[in-house]
Amino acid sequence: MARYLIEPDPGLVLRDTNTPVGARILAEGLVLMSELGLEGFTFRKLAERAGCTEMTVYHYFANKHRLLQYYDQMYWLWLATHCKQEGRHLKDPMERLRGDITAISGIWPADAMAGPFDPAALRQLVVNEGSKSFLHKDVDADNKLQLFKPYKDLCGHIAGELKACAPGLKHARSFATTLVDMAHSLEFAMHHLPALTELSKRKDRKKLAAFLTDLAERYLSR
Amino acid sequence: MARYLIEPDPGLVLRDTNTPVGARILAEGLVLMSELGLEGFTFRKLAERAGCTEMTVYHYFANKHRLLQYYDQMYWLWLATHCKQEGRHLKDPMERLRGDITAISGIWPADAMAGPFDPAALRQLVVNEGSKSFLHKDVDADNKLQLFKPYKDLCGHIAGELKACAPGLKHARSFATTLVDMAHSLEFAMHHLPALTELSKRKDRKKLAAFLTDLAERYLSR
DNA sequence: CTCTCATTTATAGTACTACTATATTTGCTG
DNA sequence: CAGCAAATATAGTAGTACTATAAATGAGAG
Repeated sequence: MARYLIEPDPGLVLRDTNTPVGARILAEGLVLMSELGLEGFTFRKLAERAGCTEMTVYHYFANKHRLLQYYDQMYWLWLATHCKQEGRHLKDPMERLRGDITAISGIWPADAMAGPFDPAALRQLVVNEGSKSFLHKDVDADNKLQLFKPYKDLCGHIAGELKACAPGLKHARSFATTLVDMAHSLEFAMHHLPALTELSKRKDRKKLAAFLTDLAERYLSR
Repeated sequence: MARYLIEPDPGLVLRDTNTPVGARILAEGLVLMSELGLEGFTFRKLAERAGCTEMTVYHYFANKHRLLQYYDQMYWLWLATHCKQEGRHLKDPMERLRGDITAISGIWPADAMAGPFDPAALRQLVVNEGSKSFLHKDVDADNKLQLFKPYKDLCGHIAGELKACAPGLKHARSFATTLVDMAHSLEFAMHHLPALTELSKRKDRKKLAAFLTDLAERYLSR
């Protein structure tokens, strides 16, 4: 299992997190934000959990939204890197696409690690809170700061594979976004709004990947 | 143009809004929440705008999330009613489906009204803030209160039309959710994250409807 | 081995949010 | 015009999301 070097945009962070306290803040922050949700999560609570003061946390991150965006970037960067890596030794673009869909559905080698984080923990946070990274009044400013680049890059990569499968395709990006979006949206539905999907919590991500793969095959088939 | 009777779940509201103040709160709340986003929106600001006291607002709604959920229900109830109504005189299920897709893309008769609200204003709010109705730690409790029923009903209705087009279809609900979800998600992307889609702000919703219709036709074509 | 400088802490404070509580006034209804 | 719900006025609480500043700590350089 290859470990990739993943570094979110340094603009997200106020100071290098590669310190004992910095690492604890990142590790405990992920757990706590997942536990409490972005609204219930505060730097005060994180400081308590990480064994430092609130001020120290503020020295690393300007606010909790930036911390969420950090995890978000970490997740999408890792996922895109993983997709590209896995696709490297596959000649058939359709096979690469299938591999990508498996990955965006949350199916990875058991020992996968996104830098210091368990990607499954990152994914859970991103499924539940990730869209709050951009669903706010400063989207456009944040977008100018390139904060959503990793997400766009993944969608762009998948759009590229789609084009490789069907060179004349008109809406590769819109459809790539559809696949990535629904991988998360349907996972949320499976757990909280089961009436929205035939997929069940039990049967897991394989069924999700199967639905998305089928969708892609039908979309490409003419 | 038929006007439908639309009543969100009375459990969302603490007292009948059919009063001069209640109506002002609802009307100004929609504008203000759209302007400020859910995070920047407060009952204090709404009271000022509606010419009443903060306490009066609290007499009508327990908190701002409930008010958002009220608009959300209003939107989905109206949209589902509209879809069903328009489909009534169409015999071909494929034509009904195309009509539904046009509607979820935000294309309606110019004089459409959702009760006292302009559905275009509701849609803008729901595109930008709607998912905060369920993206929080109380989803499961809110779901038990049936707060998401109107949304599920619309997806269920579209799933029904899909089944009418292709009786053997296995994932009608997942695909219906995909259509409804992406109608909003791509509209947000068009305005704020244009790299995610070929659709442009300018060329509008017709292109969005065309993409979704094409997606549905391909999905159903085998 | 101690000086230095960045990191971390301690302490304090501000403006605002999201309410709750209660007493009083207003205005329609029978 | 009595009664009652709706609306207001006023006050207060606990917490959030920071900012500010000075003091303590500790690792690395000379």
